[in-house]
Amino acid sequence: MPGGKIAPKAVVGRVSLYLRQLESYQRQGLTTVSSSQLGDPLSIKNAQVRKDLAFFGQFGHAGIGYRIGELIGVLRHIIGVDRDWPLVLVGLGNLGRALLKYRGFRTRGFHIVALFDNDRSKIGANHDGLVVEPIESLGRIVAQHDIRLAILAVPADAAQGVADQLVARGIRGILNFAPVSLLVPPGVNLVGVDLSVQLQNLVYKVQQSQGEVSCAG
Amino acid sequence: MPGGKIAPKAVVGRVSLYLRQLESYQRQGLTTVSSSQLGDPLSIKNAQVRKDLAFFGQFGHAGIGYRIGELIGVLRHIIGVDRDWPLVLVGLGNLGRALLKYRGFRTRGFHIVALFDNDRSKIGANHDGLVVEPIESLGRIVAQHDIRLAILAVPADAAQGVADQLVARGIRGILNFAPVSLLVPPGVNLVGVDLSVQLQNLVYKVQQSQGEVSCAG
DNA sequence: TAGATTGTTAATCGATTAACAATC
DNA sequence: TAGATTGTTAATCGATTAACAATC
Repeated sequence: MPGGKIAPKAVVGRVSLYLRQLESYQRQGLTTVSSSQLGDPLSIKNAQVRKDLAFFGQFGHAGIGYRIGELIGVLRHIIGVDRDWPLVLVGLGNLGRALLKYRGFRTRGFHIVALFDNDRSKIGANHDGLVVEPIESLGRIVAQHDIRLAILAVPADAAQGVADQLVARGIRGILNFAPVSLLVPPGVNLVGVDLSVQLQNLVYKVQQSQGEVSCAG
Repeated sequence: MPGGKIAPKAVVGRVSLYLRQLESYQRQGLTTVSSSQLGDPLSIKNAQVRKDLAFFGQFGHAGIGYRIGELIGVLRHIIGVDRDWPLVLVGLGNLGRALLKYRGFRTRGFHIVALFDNDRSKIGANHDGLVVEPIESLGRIVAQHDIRLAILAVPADAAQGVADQLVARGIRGILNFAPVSLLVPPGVNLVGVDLSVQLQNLVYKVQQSQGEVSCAG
């Protein structure tokens, strides 16, 4: 791939979807796909698929398409999921406990290796074989397992404080479920997943596609 | 607002974030914000904020900024969350049960009024005062409560089948947590939340900001 | 070969940004 | 008034698309 050149933001948002779709085709027993077969279920045009993939290198075969096994390997390497990632989970409320049990993470190489909570009453509790640690143990455990990623599932008003501690202890990426925008220093990466925001976006779409039909314009 | 004119896709993705930020400022006791104050925490430029809001109408006051209470009201109306939305939850695995208990939905006017599952052994169980119904009761309950929205938290391989049933029973918007791309007819709206995809996007960012530094280019 | 499909170009389209007159 | 901040313009930037020669 082009030595370190940075992929356009729009491309980055799609490669994981390509990977997911390819894995689905592989489970179905297919061995090759065309750019149309790959893009259609994702509502992405075939030209877009080819351009996105071409950014990273020449993986296709004219007249054939893409070899699924080959492309899965390439994309996994590009994304960085061709290896296991240990991570910590902070916050053991309803959402945190669900994320801990969520099988989708494990099957994709994400392993939660430690749990943390601010709430004194939750510390020491055992969840699926892991004991909830006080936030003070964060530095030791992060160093011990060389952990770079954290899932943040604490209440909104605690999120920034916890994020600061995560950053101070060496965490380089945070998947944030708290409904707030976090401030982190450069070099620390954030992905925010605000479930209410997603649901609101859905409501907006539903409204548009119904009632709000025509009227003027 | 301009009679039914459709907002650019990019704008739609930001209005819920503006609303969330405004509510946060309101809790802090502020009564006005400038476009910079609103955009900065979200890493959105002030010109962008003004342009986004101006799309829907003139809500700002030169020299002052935006009145928070006023703008919250306007945005809630635009998004469609100035009223309550009943919704159904399908799938009572770990994630489904967590979403049911998630307080963030309730506080924003989203009320889960019925639960469904394919799994015979889960039907009849009581969760937080709601009884899990067989999927066959979907039509009756959707009609009864005039429900338009569904949260889909079933395994990947069941998702499309359930989505088809939801659509057939009149659901117009689906928040899909299953890690598959669903196919739905026009007029039905989808928002997909694939937690593993989000985590993979985070890994990609972390890799970029570290190891992959320079090399050529 | 004939048919299919790539990688890439050039054209279009939409989104972002800086700048500033108008306004309070 | 002086200072702050809007709404909007015009310029830039990036993303999408159609089309097609090259390839298997």
